[in-house]
Amino acid sequence: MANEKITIKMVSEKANVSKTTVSRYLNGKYEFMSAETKKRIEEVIAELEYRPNALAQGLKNNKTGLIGIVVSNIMIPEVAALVRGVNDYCIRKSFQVILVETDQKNISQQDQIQALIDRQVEGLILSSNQDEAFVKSLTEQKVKIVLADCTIEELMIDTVIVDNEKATAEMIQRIYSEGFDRVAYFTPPLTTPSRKKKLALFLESSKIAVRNPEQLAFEIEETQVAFDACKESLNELLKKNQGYRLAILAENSELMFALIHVIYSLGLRIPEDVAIGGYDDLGWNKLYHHEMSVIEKPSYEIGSQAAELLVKRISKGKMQYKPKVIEVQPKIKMSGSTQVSDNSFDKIVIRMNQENQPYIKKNYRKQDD
Amino acid sequence: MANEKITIKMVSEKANVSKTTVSRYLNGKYEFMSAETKKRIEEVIAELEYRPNALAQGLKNNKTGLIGIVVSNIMIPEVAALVRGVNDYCIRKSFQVILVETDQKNISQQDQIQALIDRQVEGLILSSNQDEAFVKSLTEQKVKIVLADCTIEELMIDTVIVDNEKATAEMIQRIYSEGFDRVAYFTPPLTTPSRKKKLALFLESSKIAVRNPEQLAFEIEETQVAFDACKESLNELLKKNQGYRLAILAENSELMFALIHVIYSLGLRIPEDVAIGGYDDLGWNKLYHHEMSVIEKPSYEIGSQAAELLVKRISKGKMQYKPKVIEVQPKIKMSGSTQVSDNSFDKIVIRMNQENQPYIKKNYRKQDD
DNA sequence: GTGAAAGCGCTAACAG
DNA sequence: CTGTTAGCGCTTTCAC
Repeated sequence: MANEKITIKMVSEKANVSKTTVSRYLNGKYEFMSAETKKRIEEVIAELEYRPNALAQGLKNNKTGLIGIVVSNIMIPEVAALVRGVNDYCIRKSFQVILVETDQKNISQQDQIQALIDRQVEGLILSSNQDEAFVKSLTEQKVKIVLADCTIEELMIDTVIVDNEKATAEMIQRIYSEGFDRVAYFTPPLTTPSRKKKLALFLESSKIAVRNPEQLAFEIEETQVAFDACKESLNELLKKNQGYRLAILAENSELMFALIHVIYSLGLRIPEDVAIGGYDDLGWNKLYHHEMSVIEKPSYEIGSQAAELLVKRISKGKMQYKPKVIEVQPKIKMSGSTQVSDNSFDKIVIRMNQENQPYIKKNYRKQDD
Repeated sequence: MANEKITIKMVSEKANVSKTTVSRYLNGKYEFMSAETKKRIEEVIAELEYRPNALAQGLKNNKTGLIGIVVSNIMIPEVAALVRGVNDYCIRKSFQVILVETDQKNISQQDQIQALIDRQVEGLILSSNQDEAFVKSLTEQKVKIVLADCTIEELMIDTVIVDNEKATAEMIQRIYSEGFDRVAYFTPPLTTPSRKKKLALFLESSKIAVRNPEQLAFEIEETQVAFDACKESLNELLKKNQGYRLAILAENSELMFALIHVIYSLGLRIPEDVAIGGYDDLGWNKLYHHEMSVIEKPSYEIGSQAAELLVKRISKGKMQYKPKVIEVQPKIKMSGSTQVSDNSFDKIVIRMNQENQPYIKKNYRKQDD
């Protein structure tokens, strides 16, 4: 891009040494030259404002210092946090990051990933769902890959994943111990292993408190207006569970927020009438009137851990080792959305009115399962 | 990264042609070969799964298909939107994007940008405040640069910028015409040209409605707990403007949200007691109980326009033209946070109680300036 | 239609 | 300590 490109050759000529010596200088091999030569090269480089061409270096060394990060959409806050985690780590290790978003229209994500490989990136962090066969073909080409917050069944590969098990159990247990007697679970369609896993965790954790937790699980249709589907399911929940203190756990934050809207739109209060918690905090949380209780996915950490895994694998070169799986722990944040001060708690309970709409009855009497 | 790298040489040998011919094939110059040769090469490439090395191509062609995007922090929603705008456009033009964040610790952003240039990126989109001299030195090196949502005084350079003038005027005018008689302006310290500009726009637009709009402008200290500073200023505002219907315009969305919290924490309602609007929507907006009125920065568009500008300049090569400045228009969204239904409006007005805390008086009587 | 040869800017044997 | 030479993988004259 510079007007007249300064090359190593020009430096060598001006400094009256060979390209080799300049190259040695560039690579810090000062043992191989006199102090005087070193100084001269130094001066010429400064004078000419010479900068080595990373492309040529890369071609020669088979090292580009480039990694690719493949995400669905950078505008999703968790994705942004993950990317930042990756970038922060990479910068410290002198890598730079090429960003690929997979939910673009008109462009095949596989083409984009292939383009990364053609560029000789030294590794890939995948954080959006990928075709298993495709990823497999990549690993067979010895492309170094780390999966960040996604999994590919039957593929042994470096992975950073969230362990929701303990957190889910604890969240549910704490909600119950707050005095709620039903924790319902709302999930989008169970199309991914991760969602199925989360549901399983919910069911398992709920067993200690409720006899048939399956009845408390709602699969919400994946519609544009999640609002409507949520409203329907919520109504059903309320209907079936009149007289109980209800709490909701949402599989993800979007669903949680849809539910929050539904709850408000029904004229119900959080948490007095319905408590709500969920997974992941999109950063909005602190902006609500009271915070929402969430199991917070440590996206930044997932990113930085994934980057670390990748950089390690890259630097190992031929000396490869078995795939590593890192499980990071989410943080549990219990906040106002699931905590009811004692005096207000004793007065509330939801019932349905004639039109099958929820209304609030002031006298609460605890019932058994 | 592949186990055994397939090169153009291997392809040429297997196909019994020269590297030249294969290269011609790769570059679509089919006129220069027989149909038969073409087919043979095609087959060998498929069989070998050959992929050209983009590094080598770039070295030869002086084209990397890479651009750098320099932002402060990808976790800021507007920044993410901008990056997405850039990426979306670039992908369509077969560019890929290297992401640089400038608010990293321990790493000089200039080093990072220099690293991009060393990589022979074909251009740079800068969207975080930069040192003027540094950018100037880059342009002198003929680095192609587009500024996105930031400006550098006295530097003629391609730029995409938001024009807040009309939008600010309209927003303020509409708030007044809703029936509020004071629109106050809250801004962080006036350390940047952009903030000063915005304040100027506020003052100008307010003159038509209020005699001394300066009295309605509050510069909030830049502290970690913006909350406290906001609370203080808000109290002052309320004190000085007892008996008026107040609205607030916040210079940015963080400030707006801090103010929202302050308002709620004082037990006041939005918009009945204090209306509030601001600049930019971080995507949280729709999650509030009622939406906030905002002048929404079209970050995605800024990004895509900047990318377009850059790609155009790149493709022009030597045939350069004068710097272009594109002004994009923000969208005005008027929502519940500044709109009071008539019947509730007539009953409200804030006054201070003995302790100098605001309280709500039910009888409102309009006062003149 | 096709290929030999030179070279993009750099690094690394190898030889002094 | 230093330089000569070859070559990374590709493209492009130029010649046949």
